[in-house]
Amino acid sequence: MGKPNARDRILTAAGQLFHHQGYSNVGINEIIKQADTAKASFYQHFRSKEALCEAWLQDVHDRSETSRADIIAATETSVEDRLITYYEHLSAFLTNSNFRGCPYTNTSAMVDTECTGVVHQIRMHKESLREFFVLLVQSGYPDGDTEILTKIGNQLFILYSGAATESQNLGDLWPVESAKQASLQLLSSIE
Amino acid sequence: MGKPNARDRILTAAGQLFHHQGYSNVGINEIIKQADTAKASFYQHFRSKEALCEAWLQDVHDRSETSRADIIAATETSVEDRLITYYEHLSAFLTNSNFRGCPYTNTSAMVDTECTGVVHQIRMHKESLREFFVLLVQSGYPDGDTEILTKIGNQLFILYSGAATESQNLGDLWPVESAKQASLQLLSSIE
DNA sequence: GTACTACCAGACAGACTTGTCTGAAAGTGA
DNA sequence: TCACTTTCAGACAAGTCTGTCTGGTAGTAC
Repeated sequence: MGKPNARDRILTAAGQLFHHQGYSNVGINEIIKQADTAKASFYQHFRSKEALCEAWLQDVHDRSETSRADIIAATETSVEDRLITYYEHLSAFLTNSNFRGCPYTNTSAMVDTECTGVVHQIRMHKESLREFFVLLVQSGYPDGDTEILTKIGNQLFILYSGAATESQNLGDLWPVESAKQASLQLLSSIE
Repeated sequence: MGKPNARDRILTAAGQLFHHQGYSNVGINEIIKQADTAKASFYQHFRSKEALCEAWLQDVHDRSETSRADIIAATETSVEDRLITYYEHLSAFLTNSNFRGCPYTNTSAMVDTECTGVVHQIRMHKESLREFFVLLVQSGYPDGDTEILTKIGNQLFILYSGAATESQNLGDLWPVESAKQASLQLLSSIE
């Protein structure tokens, strides 16, 4: 139960600050103060602020990946119910973070294309999220036409993204509910 | 064909820079350099950088508002065709701006809730965009149930937002096409 | 002991930030 | 010509930023 090592403390602090204030609005000094560590320790573990950003996004990705894998694996539950569960996760996440939205999308708005590492991290995550929705749909319709199921999966991905984005913009949960309903409607059109 | 006045030059320059680099990543000095004006002139027209941001968003809103009013008014064209037209606008806008996405959503990611003026501007715009989709749907189904038409309009709004967001994240237009198809599918479910 | 690693405190450089201020030039209307 | 407004150039204050560097402490392995 002791203090985690400096690297983990930095990653945790940076995660909170980046998410709540945005990458560009957080400085190294603020991060090391929150992490209760020294600047020299920071640069011992991370080449630069940008490298920290990459590590943070990687960390978030790894966590969310396992949570999605669980949902894909729960084939004893219907696609619809698993989708609803996933939207409940989103709801809780947004409420919990004061409607700060998707860390990847927010970061994408702040870095330019020269930050290739960060941009790559964002695209990897988004592609993986898209694939999750496709797999989810496929798992519910094993005999369905792959092309159609992929199309619907892509659409669910966009609805999910729009829900997170507009919940953040409006500071309200209704877009989440709305996107969930639309997703169910699109799913019901498969047969 | 002479030089526009300083205020307009500043607004134009700031618009480009804010959109392409993001509000937090653009400084006053860069703006006045691009606008070919002096710092004193800047502060004669704008109280602060934040006030400039508000003025910029207001400006973008006014322009897009009239373009949407035209689409609502074109009742001789079907809802589906007008929706497709609007998605073509989005496509062109994203291509044109190197996939920099929605200025409002991007700005929302960079300012915190204390910037009440900016946050208000963002919410006003988003609410007006939501209303556009509702009015569009209603214009095509004058005898439809208002509650259902509003629900569908809200869903189209979220799809549109998700398309812009993920196009930016992935640097690709496929989400726009995908959202358009999903919108048409949801519309077709009305009767 | 000795070597090694992890960590810490914080000064410092050099460049950047927003916003204020001084003082002057250019254009306009009467 | 006189008065007025707009614009200009840029110094300046007071603070921020990232990243480097020096010098030191604590704990561990052998």
